[in-house]
Amino acid sequence: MTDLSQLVDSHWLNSFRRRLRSWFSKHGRLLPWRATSDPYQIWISEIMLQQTTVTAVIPYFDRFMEQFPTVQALSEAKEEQVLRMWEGLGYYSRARNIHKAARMIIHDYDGKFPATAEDLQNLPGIGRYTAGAIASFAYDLPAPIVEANTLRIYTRLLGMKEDPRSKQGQEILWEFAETFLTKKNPGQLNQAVMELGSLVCTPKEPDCENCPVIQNCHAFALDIQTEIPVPAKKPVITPVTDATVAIYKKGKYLLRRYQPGERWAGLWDFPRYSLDGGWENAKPVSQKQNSKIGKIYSQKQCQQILETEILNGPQLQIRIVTKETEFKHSVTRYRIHLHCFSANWEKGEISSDEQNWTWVSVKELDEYPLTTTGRKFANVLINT
DNA sequence: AAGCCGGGGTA
DNA sequence: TACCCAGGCTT
Repeated sequence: MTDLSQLVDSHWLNSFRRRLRSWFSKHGRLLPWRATSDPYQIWISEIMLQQTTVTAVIPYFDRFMEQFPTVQALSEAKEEQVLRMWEGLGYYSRARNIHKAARMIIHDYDGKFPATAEDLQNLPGIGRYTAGAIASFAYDLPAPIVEANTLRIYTRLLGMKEDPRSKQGQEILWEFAETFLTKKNPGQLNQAVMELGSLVCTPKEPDCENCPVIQNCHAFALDIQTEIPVPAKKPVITPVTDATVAIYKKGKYLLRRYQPGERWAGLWDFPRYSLDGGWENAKPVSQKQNSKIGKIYSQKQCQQILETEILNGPQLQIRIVTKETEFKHSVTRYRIHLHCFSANWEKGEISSDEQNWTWVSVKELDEYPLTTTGRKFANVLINT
């Protein structure tokens, strides 16, 4: 097993840091939100970046800051507005959590942004990594971080063969991440490792010839850099089939809000149902069949199920008009085939005190946070 | 420890 | 297509 004390001495550490800083001063890119040390901006950007790419985040970040420039502004917003700004970014609990956390900062912390990794981690949505990132980037505290880039660099650097996701692997990584930091400018060191991981020490074909710390790399010395870190276990994919319907009534469409505990909680969508009797009942496929979609359903079957669901749920009578389009998309371990229909309302009313079903005009659709497929479907409807 | 949560970029 | 991404939370 990897033994840090055996691999890492002060000479090795110092040369590693020196080479890293030197490289970073020449090649490090300055991300937009790094121009400031505003902990609020660092916080939002770090949450957005969780399991997301920098390119995907940038436009979201700009829009978000325009809409909610301060913690105060964010705390005063409605959750629905925050979700609207998050729409399309995925992992929506992140949006719900920053909203909750903003309110905690204003109401429980007297408006003072937590300034240590320990305090930061008490906020919802902030784990060990994000706390360390904010502490080191915004406050320049020697707080360790381990995320995808640092994990890859550290495992390779140390020639770690154990699974970095295991408890033991995590302990080694976090210990090294902490040991590696200096009291002087630790934030820059953290940033430098992430940049190196992103630009040079890439997952598939690491550019070892141009790596500034090649002389520190145990994996390179053993020529096992492409075998480290050991890949995560592949999830088993389950194909499912859904149907959704845009019910039209006097210039408006019917929307439903997903409930807490449901997938996409807090977002709105056209009423949508599983054709397989629920995703949890669908059977996974072997990895070779990952590209396969679920069972095929006839248009008649889709119509039947939609009409029945709408009658049993919101208790409306509808008449399917036509099939508008279909989408294929994925949600975590599910590969989804979604059939989209339009229908006319015929009979029945939504109760006036119903909070989670509502009729929305085309114009108002823009203000509701929709799921990605909901938005795509809405655009199809608007453009036809 | 394992499962869950999204969506898009990329080679 | 398969793999990857500035993870956190729940079970």
